[in-house]
Amino acid sequence: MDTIGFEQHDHKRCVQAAIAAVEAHCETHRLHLTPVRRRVLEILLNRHSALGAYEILDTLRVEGLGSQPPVVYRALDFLVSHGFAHKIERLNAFIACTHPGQDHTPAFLICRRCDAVAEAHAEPTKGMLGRAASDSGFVIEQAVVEAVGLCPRCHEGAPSCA
Amino acid sequence: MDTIGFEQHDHKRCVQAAIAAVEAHCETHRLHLTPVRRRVLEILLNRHSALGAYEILDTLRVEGLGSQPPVVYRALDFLVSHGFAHKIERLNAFIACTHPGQDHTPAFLICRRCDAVAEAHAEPTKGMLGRAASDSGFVIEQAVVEAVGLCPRCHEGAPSCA
DNA sequence: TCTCAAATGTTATGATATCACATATGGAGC
DNA sequence: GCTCCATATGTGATATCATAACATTTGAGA
Ligand SMILES: [Zn+2]
Ligand SMILES: [Zn+2]
Ligand SMILES: [Zn+2]
Ligand SMILES: [Zn+2]
Repeated sequence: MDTIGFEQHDHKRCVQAAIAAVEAHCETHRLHLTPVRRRVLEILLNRHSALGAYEILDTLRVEGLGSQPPVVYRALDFLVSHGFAHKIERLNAFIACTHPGQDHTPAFLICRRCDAVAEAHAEPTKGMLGRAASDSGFVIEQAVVEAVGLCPRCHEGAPSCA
Repeated sequence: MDTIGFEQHDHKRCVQAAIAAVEAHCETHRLHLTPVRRRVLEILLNRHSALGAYEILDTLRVEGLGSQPPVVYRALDFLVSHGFAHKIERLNAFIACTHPGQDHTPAFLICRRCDAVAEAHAEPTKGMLGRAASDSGFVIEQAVVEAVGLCPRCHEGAPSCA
């Protein structure tokens, strides 16, 4: 569950570990992981693909945790601003972070066929982009790096993806 | 007008050259640069920041070139799909390409203060992202690279940006 | 207990994007 | 010229994503 997320893994364990990590981080930093926020994080963790805000809201509504858009957007704001989840700009959707609590710049590999999303690390200040920025005097504060393509499974097997 | 767009430049010449390059490319490739498409390109070229689809539509409406969203979205689809313009996912906005007709992966430097946008080149298959992708068997087809920060002017002068 | 900040509930609205179907427009073949 | 057909456009309706505004609740600390 470290950098790339296309392999099979013990998902139940993966979710539990992530929740525990977020709980610990909230404890340490005096953050409130309220029921709605926690549930949204769980919903995101249960899938390794990205979820739209309104899809999450559908689940919350069924469970009686909220029925209006601001509920889910506020929970997502909390999770994203503290690095527990990320927004995939390309999909207008959200995904749980695989390194919660660690300061990092995420990069995403998005399968256009099965919608799986893997989180990797990016180093925006290096490479061509970093050089272009420093050459021109631009100061990078934040970066969106999202690659679209085919995941290992969808690339190999022609018919369909698991 | 090559890689970074924060410097001063002869803007009129810049627009004319870009239009000419697109015209030439359309001529060569049997593409129809119709009045609406051409006008949308001009509108984008006249600004070096990104424009929302509905902002462009406002201009078209005044000029009698179209009043409904599909008009501008279809023109933008044409321009983007042929590489004459790019979508900035982070801003849900569009910008004219600074290397029209050339096959390239754009990367953007977006000033969060004055909204200036510069286009640079990215090489998504290199660097950490490329390594993560090839390690896992992911095949990158397309990439979104957008850095947010402060442009040279906004970084230096505290008060405001030209 | 009082006070205040943080969080939530709720209504309405704004912003972005697409669907569906009708109507031109213009070139290829006859 | 005319027919056929692909491409492009016109237009109304609707889908999708996100926030504003304000009332209410909750809970920690003075
Ligand atoms: Zn992350
Ligand atoms: Zn796949
Ligand atoms: Zn470009
Ligand atoms: Zn600036």
